[in-house]
Amino acid sequence: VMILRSRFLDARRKRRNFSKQATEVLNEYFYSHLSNPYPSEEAKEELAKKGGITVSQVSNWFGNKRIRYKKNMGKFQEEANIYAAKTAVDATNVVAQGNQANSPSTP
Amino acid sequence: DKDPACPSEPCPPSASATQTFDWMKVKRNPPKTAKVSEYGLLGQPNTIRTNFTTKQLTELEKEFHFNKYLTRARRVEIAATLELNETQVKIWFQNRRMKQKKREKEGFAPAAASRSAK
DNA sequence: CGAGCCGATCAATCATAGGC
DNA sequence: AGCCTATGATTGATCGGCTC
Repeated sequence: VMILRSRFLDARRKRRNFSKQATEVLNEYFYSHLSNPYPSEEAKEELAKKGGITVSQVSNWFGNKRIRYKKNMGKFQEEANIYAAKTAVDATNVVAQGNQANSPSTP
Repeated sequence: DKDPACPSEPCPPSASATQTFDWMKVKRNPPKTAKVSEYGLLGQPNTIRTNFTTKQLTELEKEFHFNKYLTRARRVEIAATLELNETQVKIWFQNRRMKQKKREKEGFAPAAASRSAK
Protein backbone atom coordinates (compact mmCIF):
# COMPACT_ATOMS: atom_id res chain seq x y z
CA VAL A 1 0.00 0.00 0.00
CA MET A 2 2.24 2.67 -1.25
CA ILE A 3 2.31 5.22 1.42
CA LEU A 4 1.17 7.85 -0.99
CA ARG A 5 -0.45 9.55 1.91
CA SER A 6 2.15 12.21 1.51
CA ARG A 7 -0.73 14.58 1.68
CA PHE A 8 -0.18 15.16 5.35
CA LEU A 9 1.07 18.57 6.05
CA ASP A 10 -1.01 20.28 3.43
CA ALA A 11 -2.88 23.13 4.93
CA ARG A 12 -6.30 21.89 5.76
CA ARG A 13 -4.82 20.90 9.06
CA LYS A 14 -5.90 23.67 11.31
CA ARG A 15 -9.55 24.06 10.56
CA ARG A 16 -11.82 26.38 12.48
CA ASN A 17 -15.55 26.22 12.31
CA PHE A 18 -17.12 29.46 11.24
CA SER A 19 -18.66 31.79 13.75
CA LYS A 20 -22.29 31.43 14.55
CA GLN A 21 -23.04 34.59 12.65
CA ALA A 22 -21.17 33.54 9.55
CA THR A 23 -23.08 30.29 9.44
CA GLU A 24 -26.27 32.20 10.03
CA VAL A 25 -25.67 34.56 7.14
CA LEU A 26 -24.69 31.76 4.81
CA ASN A 27 -27.64 29.60 5.66
CA GLU A 28 -30.02 32.49 5.31
CA TYR A 29 -28.84 33.09 1.81
CA PHE A 30 -28.78 29.43 0.92
CA TYR A 31 -32.31 28.69 2.02
CA SER A 32 -33.79 31.91 0.76
CA HIS A 33 -32.35 31.06 -2.63
CA LEU A 34 -32.85 27.36 -2.52
CA SER A 35 -34.15 27.37 -6.07
CA ASN A 36 -30.77 28.58 -7.23
CA PRO A 37 -28.14 28.79 -4.48
CA TYR A 38 -25.41 30.19 -6.67
CA PRO A 39 -24.44 33.62 -5.34
CA SER A 40 -22.76 35.95 -7.78
CA GLU A 41 -19.27 37.18 -7.11
CA GLU A 42 -20.72 40.36 -5.66
CA ALA A 43 -23.11 38.46 -3.46
CA LYS A 44 -20.24 36.32 -2.25
CA GLU A 45 -18.28 39.39 -1.35
CA GLU A 46 -21.13 40.74 0.66
CA LEU A 47 -21.70 37.45 2.42
CA ALA A 48 -18.01 37.30 3.14
CA LYS A 49 -18.07 40.74 4.68
CA LYS A 50 -21.17 40.04 6.73
CA GLY A 51 -19.80 36.78 7.97
CA GLY A 52 -16.28 37.93 8.54
CA ILE A 53 -14.79 35.28 6.28
CA THR A 54 -13.11 35.29 2.88
CA VAL A 55 -14.79 34.99 -0.48
CA SER A 56 -13.09 31.66 -1.02
CA GLN A 57 -14.53 30.40 2.20
CA VAL A 58 -17.94 31.48 1.05
CA SER A 59 -17.42 29.57 -2.18
CA ASN A 60 -16.24 26.50 -0.32
CA TRP A 61 -19.22 26.71 1.98
CA PHE A 62 -21.73 26.87 -0.86
CA GLY A 63 -19.95 24.15 -2.73
CA ASN A 64 -20.04 21.83 0.23
CA LYS A 65 -23.55 22.86 1.16
CA ARG A 66 -25.02 22.21 -2.26
CA ILE A 67 -23.39 18.84 -2.62
CA ARG A 68 -24.27 17.70 0.85
CA TYR A 69 -27.76 19.05 0.63
CA LYS A 70 -28.66 17.19 -2.51
CA LYS A 71 -26.89 14.11 -1.27
CA ASN A 72 -29.25 13.87 1.62
CA MET A 73 -32.05 16.38 1.40
CA GLY A 74 -34.00 14.78 4.16
CA LYS A 75 -31.30 15.52 6.63
CA PHE A 76 -31.67 19.24 5.99
CA GLN A 77 -35.44 19.48 6.05
CA GLU A 78 -35.52 20.74 9.58
CA GLU A 79 -32.80 23.29 8.93
CA ALA A 80 -34.60 24.34 5.76
CA ASN A 81 -37.80 25.06 7.63
CA ILE A 82 -36.02 27.12 10.21
CA TYR A 83 -34.42 29.41 7.67
CA ALA A 84 -37.33 29.33 5.29
CA ALA A 85 -39.39 31.07 7.90
CA LYS A 86 -36.77 33.72 8.46
CA THR A 87 -36.62 34.87 4.90
CA ALA A 88 -38.67 34.45 1.80
CA VAL A 89 -37.20 36.01 -1.26
CA ASP A 90 -37.42 32.93 -3.29
CA ALA A 91 -37.91 33.35 -7.00
CA THR A 92 -38.59 29.94 -8.38
CA ASN A 93 -39.39 31.41 -11.75
CA VAL A 94 -38.85 34.88 -12.94
CA VAL A 95 -42.41 34.93 -14.02
CA ALA A 96 -44.55 37.98 -14.11
CA GLN A 97 -43.27 41.44 -13.80
CA GLY A 98 -42.08 42.86 -10.60
CA ASN A 99 -43.17 45.41 -8.19
CA GLN A 100 -40.70 46.59 -5.73
CA ALA A 101 -39.49 43.61 -3.89
CA ASN A 102 -35.82 43.06 -4.12
CA SER A 103 -32.42 43.78 -2.67
CA PRO A 104 -32.44 42.19 0.73
CA SER A 105 -29.53 44.31 1.65
CA THR A 106 -28.94 47.61 3.27
CA PRO A 107 -31.75 48.04 5.72
CA ASP B 1 -44.26 2.53 -1.66
CA LYS B 2 -45.25 5.07 0.83
CA ASP B 3 -46.44 8.38 -0.34
CA PRO B 4 -47.40 10.83 2.36
CA ALA B 5 -48.44 13.61 0.13
CA CYS B 6 -47.60 13.10 -3.47
CA PRO B 7 -50.55 13.14 -5.83
CA SER B 8 -48.76 12.11 -8.94
CA GLU B 9 -45.14 12.95 -8.91
CA PRO B 10 -41.93 11.10 -9.53
CA CYS B 11 -40.29 11.52 -6.19
CA PRO B 12 -38.32 8.39 -5.31
CA PRO B 13 -36.86 9.45 -1.98
CA SER B 14 -39.71 11.44 -0.63
CA ALA B 15 -39.51 15.14 -0.80
CA SER B 16 -42.11 16.84 1.22
CA ALA B 17 -41.96 20.46 2.13
CA THR B 18 -39.31 21.84 -0.19
CA GLN B 19 -39.19 20.89 -3.79
CA THR B 20 -36.41 19.39 -5.80
CA PHE B 21 -34.88 22.01 -8.03
CA ASP B 22 -32.74 21.45 -11.05
CA TRP B 23 -29.40 22.06 -9.40
CA MET B 24 -30.14 19.21 -7.04
CA LYS B 25 -30.39 16.83 -9.96
CA VAL B 26 -27.17 17.84 -11.64
CA LYS B 27 -24.93 14.90 -12.32
CA ARG B 28 -21.47 15.07 -13.72
CA ASN B 29 -20.31 12.56 -16.30
CA PRO B 30 -17.73 10.17 -14.93
CA PRO B 31 -14.10 11.04 -15.70
CA LYS B 32 -12.91 9.60 -18.94
CA THR B 33 -9.36 9.29 -17.81
CA ALA B 34 -9.45 5.72 -18.96
CA LYS B 35 -7.85 4.65 -22.14
CA VAL B 36 -9.70 1.46 -22.78
CA SER B 37 -8.37 1.12 -26.27
CA GLU B 38 -5.52 -1.19 -25.67
CA TYR B 39 -6.37 -4.05 -23.42
CA GLY B 40 -9.25 -6.09 -24.67
CA LEU B 41 -10.31 -6.56 -21.10
CA LEU B 42 -12.35 -3.93 -19.45
CA GLY B 43 -9.29 -3.60 -17.32
CA GLN B 44 -9.48 -0.75 -14.92
CA PRO B 45 -12.38 1.58 -15.55
CA ASN B 46 -10.45 4.63 -14.48
CA THR B 47 -13.74 6.28 -13.91
CA ILE B 48 -12.44 7.67 -10.72
CA ARG B 49 -10.29 10.47 -9.48
CA THR B 50 -6.65 9.84 -10.24
CA ASN B 51 -4.28 10.16 -7.38
CA PHE B 52 -1.02 11.67 -8.46
CA THR B 53 2.03 10.44 -6.69
CA THR B 54 4.31 12.75 -4.80
CA LYS B 55 6.89 12.27 -7.48
CA GLN B 56 4.51 13.31 -10.23
CA LEU B 57 3.37 16.34 -8.28
CA THR B 58 6.91 17.36 -7.59
CA GLU B 59 7.82 17.22 -11.25
CA LEU B 60 4.70 19.08 -12.31
CA GLU B 61 5.35 21.72 -9.72
CA LYS B 62 8.91 22.11 -10.86
CA GLU B 63 7.80 22.49 -14.44
CA PHE B 64 5.16 24.98 -13.45
CA HIS B 65 7.69 27.25 -11.86
CA PHE B 66 9.69 27.10 -15.03
CA ASN B 67 6.73 27.86 -17.23
CA LYS B 68 3.18 28.65 -16.27
CA TYR B 69 2.03 27.50 -19.68
CA LEU B 70 2.84 24.37 -21.56
CA THR B 71 3.79 23.91 -25.17
CA ARG B 72 2.55 20.88 -27.00
CA ALA B 73 6.02 19.40 -27.08
CA ARG B 74 6.67 19.91 -23.40
CA ARG B 75 3.33 18.44 -22.54
CA VAL B 76 4.02 15.29 -24.49
CA GLU B 77 7.38 15.01 -22.84
CA ILE B 78 6.07 15.43 -19.33
CA ALA B 79 3.14 13.13 -19.87
CA ALA B 80 5.47 10.41 -21.04
CA THR B 81 7.94 10.92 -18.24
CA LEU B 82 5.30 10.89 -15.53
CA GLU B 83 3.14 8.26 -17.17
CA LEU B 84 0.11 10.48 -17.37
CA ASN B 85 -2.22 11.46 -20.17
CA GLU B 86 -1.54 14.67 -21.98
CA THR B 87 -4.97 15.71 -20.87
CA GLN B 88 -4.14 15.11 -17.25
CA VAL B 89 -1.04 17.21 -17.55
CA LYS B 90 -2.98 19.90 -19.34
CA ILE B 91 -5.70 19.92 -16.72
CA TRP B 92 -3.18 19.94 -13.94
CA PHE B 93 -1.63 23.10 -15.32
CA GLN B 94 -4.96 24.77 -15.70
CA ASN B 95 -5.92 23.96 -12.16
CA ARG B 96 -2.52 25.03 -10.97
CA ARG B 97 -2.83 28.41 -12.64
CA MET B 98 -6.21 28.96 -11.04
CA LYS B 99 -4.79 27.97 -7.71
CA GLN B 100 -1.97 30.42 -8.14
CA LYS B 101 -4.31 33.19 -9.06
CA LYS B 102 -6.49 32.48 -6.07
CA ARG B 103 -3.54 32.58 -3.78
CA GLU B 104 -2.23 35.85 -5.10
CA LYS B 105 -5.61 37.39 -4.74
CA GLU B 106 -6.32 36.21 -1.25
CA GLY B 107 -2.81 36.00 -0.06
CA PHE B 108 -2.87 39.67 0.68
CA ALA B 109 -6.23 40.51 2.15
CA PRO B 110 -6.08 38.51 5.39
CA ALA B 111 -4.38 41.49 6.94
CA ALA B 112 -7.14 42.24 9.37
CA ALA B 113 -9.34 39.58 10.79
CA SER B 114 -8.75 39.15 14.46
CA ARG B 115 -11.03 41.48 16.28
CA SER B 116 -11.91 41.15 19.87
CA ALA B 117 -11.42 37.46 19.76
CA LYS B 118 -11.13 36.90 23.45
C1' DC C 1 -14.79 23.49 -36.54
C1' DG C 2 -11.90 22.28 -32.83
C1' DA C 3 -8.19 22.93 -29.11
C1' DG C 4 -6.81 25.32 -25.02
C1' DC C 5 -7.96 28.53 -21.41
C1' DC C 6 -10.79 30.60 -17.86
C1' DG C 7 -14.08 30.68 -14.13
C1' DA C 8 -17.20 28.09 -11.65
C1' DT C 9 -18.57 23.90 -9.97
C1' DC C 10 -18.70 19.03 -8.93
C1' DA C 11 -17.54 15.11 -6.23
C1' DA C 12 -14.68 12.44 -3.55
C1' DT C 13 -11.55 12.64 0.13
C1' DC C 14 -8.65 14.42 3.87
C1' DA C 15 -8.12 15.92 8.56
C1' DT C 16 -9.88 18.10 12.31
C1' DA C 17 -13.65 19.91 15.47
C1' DG C 18 -17.54 18.66 18.19
C1' DG C 19 -20.92 15.77 20.45
C1' DC C 20 -21.99 11.67 23.29
C1' DA D 1 -10.55 7.92 25.96
C1' DG D 2 -13.00 6.34 21.88
C1' DC D 3 -16.19 6.76 18.13
C1' DC D 4 -19.02 8.76 14.86
C1' DT D 5 -20.89 12.67 12.57
C1' DA D 6 -20.42 17.62 11.02
C1' DT D 7 -17.69 20.60 8.44
C1' DG D 8 -13.91 23.40 6.10
C1' DA D 9 -10.44 22.76 2.59
C1' DT D 10 -8.14 20.53 -1.25
C1' DT D 11 -8.08 18.90 -5.90
C1' DG D 12 -8.61 15.90 -10.31
C1' DA D 13 -11.86 16.41 -13.45
C1' DT D 14 -16.37 18.31 -15.87
C1' DC D 15 -19.38 22.13 -17.87
C1' DG D 16 -20.35 26.18 -20.50
C1' DG D 17 -18.55 30.15 -22.66
C1' DC D 18 -14.99 32.63 -25.18
C1' DT D 19 -10.90 33.26 -28.09
C1' DC D 20 -8.24 32.18 -31.84
